[in-house]
Amino acid sequence: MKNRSQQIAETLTRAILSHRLVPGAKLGERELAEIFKVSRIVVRQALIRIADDGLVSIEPNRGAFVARPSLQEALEIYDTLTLLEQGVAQQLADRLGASGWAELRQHVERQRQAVDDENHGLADMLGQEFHTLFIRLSRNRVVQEIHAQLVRRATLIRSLFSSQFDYCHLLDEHSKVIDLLEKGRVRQAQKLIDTHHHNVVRGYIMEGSIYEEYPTHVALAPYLDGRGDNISEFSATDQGTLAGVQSLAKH
Amino acid sequence: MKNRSQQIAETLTRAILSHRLVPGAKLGERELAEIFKVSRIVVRQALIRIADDGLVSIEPNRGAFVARPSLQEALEIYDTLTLLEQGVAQQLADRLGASGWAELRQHVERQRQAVDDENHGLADMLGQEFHTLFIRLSRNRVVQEIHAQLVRRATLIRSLFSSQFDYCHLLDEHSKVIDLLEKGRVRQAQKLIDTHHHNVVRGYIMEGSIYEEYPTHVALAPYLDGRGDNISEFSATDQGTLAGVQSLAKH
DNA sequence: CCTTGCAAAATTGGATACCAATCTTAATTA
DNA sequence: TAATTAAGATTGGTATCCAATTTTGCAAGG
Repeated sequence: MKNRSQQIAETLTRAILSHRLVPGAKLGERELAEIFKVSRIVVRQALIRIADDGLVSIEPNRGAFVARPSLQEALEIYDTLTLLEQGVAQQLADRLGASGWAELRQHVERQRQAVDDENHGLADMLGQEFHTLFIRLSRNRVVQEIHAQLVRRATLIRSLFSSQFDYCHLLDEHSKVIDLLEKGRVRQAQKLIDTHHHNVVRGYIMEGSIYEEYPTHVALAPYLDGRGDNISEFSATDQGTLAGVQSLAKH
Repeated sequence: MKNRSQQIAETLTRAILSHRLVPGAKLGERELAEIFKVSRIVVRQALIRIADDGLVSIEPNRGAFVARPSLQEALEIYDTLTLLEQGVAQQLADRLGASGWAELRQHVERQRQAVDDENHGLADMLGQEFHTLFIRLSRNRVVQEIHAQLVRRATLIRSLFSSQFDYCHLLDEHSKVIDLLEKGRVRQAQKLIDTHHHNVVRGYIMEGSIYEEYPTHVALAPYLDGRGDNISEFSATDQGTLAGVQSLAKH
């Protein structure tokens, strides 16, 4: 078991990434300290950690808030993801072995299965995970960490926008990228990665946020007792759970 | 004026990047608290910040140490720098205006001047800065921040290895990259960026560290009074300054 | 009714003192 | 000499307190 402040940082990160804490929400030290039953200092340390990660912005003498990335920043983040994945694409085309390609195809197949089953939540998760797997195959931990951080920030951005887009289309693009790369057609694959991310962004920009804003203690309640590891990060509107804790969390 | 812990984090970062605090050096909370005349908590917050940056590693219940990247990690960092710069190279070739190319050439010219004047310190600094300028022209702050962090980690790595290499050769490579990109020969430019970084790494790997290890309070002494902004980050063996403060810093 | 000004309350940033758990060191013993 | 144990230091964390800043609530005035 790690530092208390690391645990809290991870919990807050999960809460933010599952859209339970929406951008702009105030993260008061005293409030969080009471919620986690910990001293303010530990909370501050946790906030510093996630602020460095870009999920929280700390404004001097005003406190910490869930970050609300500008459209400019959102575009830059997706541009950077594109850049990283294009670079890794080149590397994979140069030196990925047969088992690697197999792993990628297997992953796409799993997602296709989820789409067929109309399991939107799982399909969405696997769709994100594809990119992570793709990067992992570069066998470069530094790139992995940077990419993971960008994915977190991108997930935060999704709190701000609607997320209705054509899974099948994106799925086909994943599949196409693998085909192109394995055949050594790096240039085309990179171009496709670019348009792929543009498609994702276009899917977001359409409309405003769809996530309702909970009070902080309500948003965090499901994570509190027993570590809360089993909470789905991909279905935030779990009204049953929320109603259950609302009375407890009142004060 | 910012947070005290941010100031301290920046000071420590400068001390590490200027090789005054060498990899492996213990950064005790109590010791630093006394040196900066601040409470341990502020020091801990500062350490958390630079740990997230990769310059310091915090080992639970053992304390913080200046990070000592493995050879593997060092190679990964340079690979990642290569990847980023190759990606930005493509972008610049696509959309950089005339003034941008001029800025790059002007920078190279300044470094060439420094080399001619045998001003090794300045030439070294400008050599590093070229890459930063290159990235900045992408106009993507996210990429800029990631790149800046990688440059910091690369600078830390230089604490571990000798840094004798052929400035003129690297300088010519910078110049060549500009030429290739402006002519749209992106592929060749990217290849050159790759070999360029390999050349840098090869320069390092040759021999072991050349930086001597100071006691922490001696290493930090020059930064303490009056913000210490005017300290050269590129000539660590400033024995005069060191001798001057050694008596003061004794207790 | 809306805005402005100001005092009160709340919040952050930090200091200090204290404690438990863990790690390091040193001494002691086999 | 090697292993064990005891003492000392260091980290991680709590509680309490304080100054500075920010936010809020309210009253006065247009």
